[in-house]
Amino acid sequence: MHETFYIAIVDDHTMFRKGITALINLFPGYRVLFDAANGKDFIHQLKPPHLPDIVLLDISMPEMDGYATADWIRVNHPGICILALSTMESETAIIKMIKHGARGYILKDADPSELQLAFRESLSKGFYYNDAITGLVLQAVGDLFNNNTRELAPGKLTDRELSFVRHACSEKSYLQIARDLQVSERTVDGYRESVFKKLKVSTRVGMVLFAIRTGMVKL
Amino acid sequence: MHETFYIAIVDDHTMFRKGITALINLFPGYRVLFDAANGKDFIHQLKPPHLPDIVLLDISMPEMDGYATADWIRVNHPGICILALSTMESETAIIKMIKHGARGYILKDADPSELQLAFRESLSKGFYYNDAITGLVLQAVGDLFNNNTRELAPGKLTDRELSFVRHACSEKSYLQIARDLQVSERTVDGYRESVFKKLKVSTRVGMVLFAIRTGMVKL
DNA sequence: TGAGCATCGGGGAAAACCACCCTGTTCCTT
DNA sequence: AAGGAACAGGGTGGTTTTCCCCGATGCTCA
Repeated sequence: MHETFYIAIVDDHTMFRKGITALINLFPGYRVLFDAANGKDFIHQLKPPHLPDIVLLDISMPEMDGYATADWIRVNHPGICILALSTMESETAIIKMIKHGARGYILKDADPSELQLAFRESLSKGFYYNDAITGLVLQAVGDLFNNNTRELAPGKLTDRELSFVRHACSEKSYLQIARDLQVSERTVDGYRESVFKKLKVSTRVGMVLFAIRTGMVKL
Repeated sequence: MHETFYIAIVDDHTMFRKGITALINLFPGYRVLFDAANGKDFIHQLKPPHLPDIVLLDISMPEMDGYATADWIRVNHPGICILALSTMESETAIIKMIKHGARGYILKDADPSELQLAFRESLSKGFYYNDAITGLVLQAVGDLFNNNTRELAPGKLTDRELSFVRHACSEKSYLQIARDLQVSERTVDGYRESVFKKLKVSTRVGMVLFAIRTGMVKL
């Protein structure tokens, strides 16, 4: 008697989602439990205790992207194996996804047999990485040993930081923001640094996107 | 006894291709004859007189894109029904594909049932267009009659510019975007400059805010 | 008595921004 | 048929802004 493993698929393109679903249902020993258009949809459709063994997670999605969804899964259902599925071959995307807890990274133009292999490997060994990206994985692992700030604290912002963020959601330069807030350029630089750390972003655009997604600023 | 219609799929993403294949093979009365990664691959795999009734054609592909492939099919096998399959919702892409002989245009995030409907309609009526797209088709036809040169939209972005903007709504640097879009850093710099002018913004943050406010990119 | 917050500063690398330059193609108008 | 937009793609060189270290002071609160 063979055990059946359950898969969930999260991707914003319906056609791709349904296609992959049909494909996976042809794999012996695997069934698609459900599919979702984004992270929010996924969370909404999750009905414990019927959890998927593996989540196939696209990175770029509206509403709630792959990184945010991976965070949520890691916190709320650490037993679920996260496999990232993306067209992007960019190092940063891969490393970022690994840092967010993905156990594997599969390119959308890989062969379906690789997908099946990824299922097997990640369930038995706990991870699956393509030869092409193993190097990147090792580098990311190194980073985790060095400066791992793995607390995913919400990171509440202070009043000053909040008003800084609101000013930053504009075309103003940091120098202009400093003048508006009646503080020095260095002080604003300090706001930036602490906000980046708290929101876990690395660029001003990332901060703006975060602020809008979470409703910190209204448009 | 029902007749069986044969489908060919042309798309550069293997995973999507194989997924759609599995999906279509579940449709009663339809079989996937073969799938190809691009136009050249498609031509190479064609073995007359075993021709597909319908070709599902992606637009953006390496080697030989959707437009070129459509041209070739129209010239060499006019009997084959071409259905465009794309993520792009841009007017120009749709109109251009229609001009190249596509009998229908289906978005990748449409429901599979729409795909099945498109098969039925295009085989019986000779064409299939979504309600949302019919308007564009009519407008395109209208333009052919009265030389309508209205540029009602203030800053209409091209396809490349649009995908640039979408990539820019992230923490990626312009260099990374250049690599993702497979163009040089200078070219991306050109996109930036023309988009800034068209949207009347002066910084990347301004562009991101504009894109979100107008729904150019969804969050 | 640290921890966290607010405020400043220098220096430097990277990214973003800008201004001109060039090649082609396609499509439309004259 | 010729010209001119508009488009995709690439290039040099330069300024400004962002980003990220290294500090520092003083204040409050538990």
